Amino acid sequence: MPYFVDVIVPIPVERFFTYTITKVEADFIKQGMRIAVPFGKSKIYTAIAYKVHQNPPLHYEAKEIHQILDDEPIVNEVQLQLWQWIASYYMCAIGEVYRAAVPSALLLESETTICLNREVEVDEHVLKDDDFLVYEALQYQSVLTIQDIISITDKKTILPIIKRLLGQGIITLKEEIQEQYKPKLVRFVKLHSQYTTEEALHELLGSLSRAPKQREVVLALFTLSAATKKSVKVSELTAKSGASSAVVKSLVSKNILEEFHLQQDRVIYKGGTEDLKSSTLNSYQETALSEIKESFNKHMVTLLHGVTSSGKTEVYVKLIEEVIASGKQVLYLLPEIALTTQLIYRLQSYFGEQVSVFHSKYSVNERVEVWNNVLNDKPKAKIVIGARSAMFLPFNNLGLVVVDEEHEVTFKQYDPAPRYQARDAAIVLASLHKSKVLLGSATPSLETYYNATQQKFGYVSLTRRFGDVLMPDMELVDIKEAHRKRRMKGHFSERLIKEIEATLEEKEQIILFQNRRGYAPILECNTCGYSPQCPNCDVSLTYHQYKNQLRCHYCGYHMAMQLKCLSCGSSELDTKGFGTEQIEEELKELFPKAAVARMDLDATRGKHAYEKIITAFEQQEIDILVGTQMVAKGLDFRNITLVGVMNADNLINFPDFRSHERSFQLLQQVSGRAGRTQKRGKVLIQTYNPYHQILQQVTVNDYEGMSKEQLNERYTFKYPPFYKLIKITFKDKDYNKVNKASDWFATSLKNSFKQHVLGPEFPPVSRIRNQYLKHVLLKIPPQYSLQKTKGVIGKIQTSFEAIAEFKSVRVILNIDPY
DNA sequence: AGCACGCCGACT
DNA sequence: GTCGGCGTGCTC
Repeated sequence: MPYFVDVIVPIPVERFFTYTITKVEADFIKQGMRIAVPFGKSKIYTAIAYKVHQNPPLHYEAKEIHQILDDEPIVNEVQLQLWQWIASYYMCAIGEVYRAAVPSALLLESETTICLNREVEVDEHVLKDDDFLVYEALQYQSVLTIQDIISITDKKTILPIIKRLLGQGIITLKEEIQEQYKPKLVRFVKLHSQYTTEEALHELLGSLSRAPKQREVVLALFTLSAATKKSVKVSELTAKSGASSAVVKSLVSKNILEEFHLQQDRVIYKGGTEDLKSSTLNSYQETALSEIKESFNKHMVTLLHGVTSSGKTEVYVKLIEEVIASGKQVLYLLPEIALTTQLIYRLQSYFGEQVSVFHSKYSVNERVEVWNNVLNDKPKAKIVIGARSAMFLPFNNLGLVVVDEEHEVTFKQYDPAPRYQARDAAIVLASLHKSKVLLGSATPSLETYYNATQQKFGYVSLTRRFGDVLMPDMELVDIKEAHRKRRMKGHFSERLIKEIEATLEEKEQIILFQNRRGYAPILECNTCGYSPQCPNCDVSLTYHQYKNQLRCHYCGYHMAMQLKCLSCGSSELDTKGFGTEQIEEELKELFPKAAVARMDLDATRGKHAYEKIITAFEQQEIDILVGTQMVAKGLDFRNITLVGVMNADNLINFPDFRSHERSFQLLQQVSGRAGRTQKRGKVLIQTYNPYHQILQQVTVNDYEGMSKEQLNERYTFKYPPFYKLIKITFKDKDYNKVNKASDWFATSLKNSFKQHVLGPEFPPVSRIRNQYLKHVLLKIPPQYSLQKTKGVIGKIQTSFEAIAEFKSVRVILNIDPY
């Protein structure tokens, strides 16, 4: 009886693929091992073994596998269960989950290489020009890649060339896969064993009397190894002796030194030396900690609701300490942006080597190392801090998941699939491991808060700021009034200017928040009213002063700043609205002596730009920092006493059912930057509408009032957490097709779900990169079965895809959209 | 997703 | 005429 293996392939196809294997392979392969398999005409993919069996497929001939890549599984059973849950809940293919979950370095792909066939005599004159170029290149370089040939011939379609050469037998093709992950090797040397005795060594030094450099090296090695009793790194040796590596090399070739390589970890703890372990909790934190533990007896998930700088981190630390003491692993999830060195440094000071960090800034090789460390439950990966994708690591012994800043929208992956909410998926992960989850936030998401009030989650609160620091004093500044009375300088009210002056006087620092980058979002002609639009997207171009450009924030299109109107030629151009750049400019005029810096997506483009700004701010080289959302998170500096919000209205008036909740969270978060020491901080919020309910609630820290009111609205208007949402996006470059397709789909949905189907509707930006977009929103009442609902959607999608006219329309399903 | 195959406009 | 564009279908 033949053997087969079902595998998961990293492509968005909704099924397993079956290959034939030998008996020996069948005995060897375990679920979760990587297997290289041929796929399609010429590709080799890295698949994950799912099941070995003996049932031949009915409708096709299974291919043979290419190669088994692992000795042991690299993905465990719990992970595969989690993948399946994600695929079914978020309605995507398991292959897409696989692609998102496994570091790319473990996911090797094949590359076609071209070699010269030496056995064939070639008459160079009969070759076509391009063919000859390739043939000639092969004389010098034994192996060429497809990419090489494209650059050699400067053609895009090289297939005919390869076919011709192949037909004449001049070349051969090879599909090669290679492991991308390479362990880092460090070169060590030690004295050859024949010189271990005192006399032999003496003799050696004598014989080297005419080679002073070499003698130097041997002596240096001697002192280095005497101190550590270990072999010595070549790099250390050359540094110590001042000799070049050539000298070392000659000693090796003379058999005086022995050379060898050792594998070294890239992920090395290089934290501080200060001992923060002794830090103790204050009584409020102590109480919170014991309440959390108590709550864990009843609830798998507990919410820690602690005001900004109440010391939630210390509570996490104590809890984590206890979990790792019991030998279990801990996952600490954070939104990407908050993953600053500050927090990592703090945790490393507490836990030293037991902490691993996992996020996108790390190289592919580093990520593989963390993966392997977690897989093998190594002591150095007991605690993993990471952004949402860290939840895919191969934990086998997970005891606790901490989701910090639980309310952050970035926990939801938007594009590409799987469009998962990491907080929710982490709860599923924890339940598979039978471990606990602690959600932490100063402003919990309404979903989480609601779950806590419904006793689904446990609830613990921390209402005191650490060291009893007072909450900042918040003040709303009516700029409508100020504009009317002409008491504005640019975008600054007199109140704000006065406070900035006072703060600068005290040599304290200021953060100004404006949630829009660039100089101005719209450029408009005063004569004809024309404003430059992006040719690919349905938006105005934003003016960026520092580059003197007009840029599209959706597709990256840019053009030089125009001095004359493109429509009527008038030179009377005006800007509308304002961004961080303009604030920065106005600040420099208003406070010429202050050091002003800007932190937004544009200012943090470079690799270390973000950290540079942070460090400069920390060192107090910057007096005033202007920024977007970025300044709301993670900046915990003691010297900030003033926070200004330039305009709260564009936040609140965002057309989205979450905008009020989000405004509250963001404003609270920014405010939390002010006054982290004994001195009470000040927050000024400029607005046209100071009587807005949300702003009123923000100023008095009325989370409860806000949540009550917002939950009421959500209930009335049938939104989460009461109703579940599924957003279906239609995308096509043909405007009419998008309309037709979305209408068809919405009509089919309405057959089953009636008034619960909203749309189709164009989003505020209805065209991006020349693709038209249209949304359909499905609101699922609490009493409906999610499973069945998704089943219906799946069926509708299948019939939709069978309609020829809609073949080109992309359908994107987004479960629990943000 | 990738990639081959097939059909159609614009140019060495 | 070929080159290169994109639409369509398939992958064990």
